[in-house]
Amino acid sequence: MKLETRKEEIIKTATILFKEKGYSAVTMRDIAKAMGIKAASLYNHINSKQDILTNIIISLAEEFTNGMKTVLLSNVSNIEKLELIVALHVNITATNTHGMASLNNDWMHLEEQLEYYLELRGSYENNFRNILQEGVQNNEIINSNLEIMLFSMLSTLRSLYLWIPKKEDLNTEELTKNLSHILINGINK
Amino acid sequence: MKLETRKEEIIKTATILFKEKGYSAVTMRDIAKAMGIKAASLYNHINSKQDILTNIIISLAEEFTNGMKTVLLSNVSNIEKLELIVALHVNITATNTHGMASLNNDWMHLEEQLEYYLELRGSYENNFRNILQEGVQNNEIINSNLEIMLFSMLSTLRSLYLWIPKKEDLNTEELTKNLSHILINGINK
DNA sequence: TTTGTAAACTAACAACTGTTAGTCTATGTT
DNA sequence: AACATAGACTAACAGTTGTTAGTTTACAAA
Repeated sequence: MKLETRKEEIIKTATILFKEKGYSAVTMRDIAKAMGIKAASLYNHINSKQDILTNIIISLAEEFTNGMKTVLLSNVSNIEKLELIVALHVNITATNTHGMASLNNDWMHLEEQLEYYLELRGSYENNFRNILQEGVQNNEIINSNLEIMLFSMLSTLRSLYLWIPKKEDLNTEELTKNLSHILINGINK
Repeated sequence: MKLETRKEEIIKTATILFKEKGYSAVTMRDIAKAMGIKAASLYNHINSKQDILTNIIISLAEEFTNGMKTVLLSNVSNIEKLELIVALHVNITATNTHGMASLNNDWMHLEEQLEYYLELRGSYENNFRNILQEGVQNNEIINSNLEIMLFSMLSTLRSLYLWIPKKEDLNTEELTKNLSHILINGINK
């Protein structure tokens, strides 16, 4: 197994820049400059700018897909499954804060892999929805508008990347616990 | 008072395109083509591409600032103030769904007005935080991590633009009611 | 009919874009 | 000592970018 350290360095650098300005506003010369080399040199390691974006987004999307698979296989209540999903988002976001920005904001600039991405995202949302629905049927969850509950939780979880880096002394377990409690039980006393 | 219908048309067209691809990926030729004219003609009505973005973002940011002012002046409980804030977001987003995308994702491409925007956003968040804090002190709101509560609510409200257009038969009052309930009381039965 | 003006047009600019081709250099292996 | 390779470099490309200058057109006011 070959170590692709230089390629990974490029992707890591690009990921940070993509978060700051978005994919379209970052040029290959920006990425090169941040690494102290010339733009043309990047092409010894990567095939195209597109490739960098695809690499960032698809690997994250697959992480979520795999995580969801594990959640679905777990033999726990639906409320507990939601807690596992919160943990999944916190953990992935904590280890790839910058990449989450591209996943959220730059997915539309994927080309060949756009369809695949939309497929992954669609089935992730379906699985999430099904957990909520089962929870409603089992009297674990209130019988409110399913789409609003789904949207509300998912929005918060998808925005974690905007907020996590601000807390340097991050305790992911505690964040998961607190966030789960707020999402599930609200803030009302 | 002069009617600037053509300028408004340009801004409206740009707003839709900015939502689809982001500010940086949209060219003046894209905007012109969508209107059936040439790019150079746009400059009879607007000063620059930057100007379009500034117009979209600052007017929305000021709408939120003004709305928050009204909320703060209202003589109601802190929980009820939160409900007013939910209504504020639902109403602004429902009438300017596309612009909310730029507000959320393209603010970093503001130039002269960036500082002003950050100021507005900062004080909006502070006001929001203070309402939560007073709610905790008055025993209206659970004594959980303030930043997590703030982040959770704000993330959901800021993401409304992604979700609102999907419901064509939108009843803003009902959405406000349901969403408030979920954000405040959670989904637990 | 003449004139003024709003708003479109064509043509062009300088800078910037992603990318390719071909070359040089350092390092480590035979 | 000879060679192979990784990874940098320079130079250049064709296309795209925001924007400007100057011109034409349509229409309403005088």
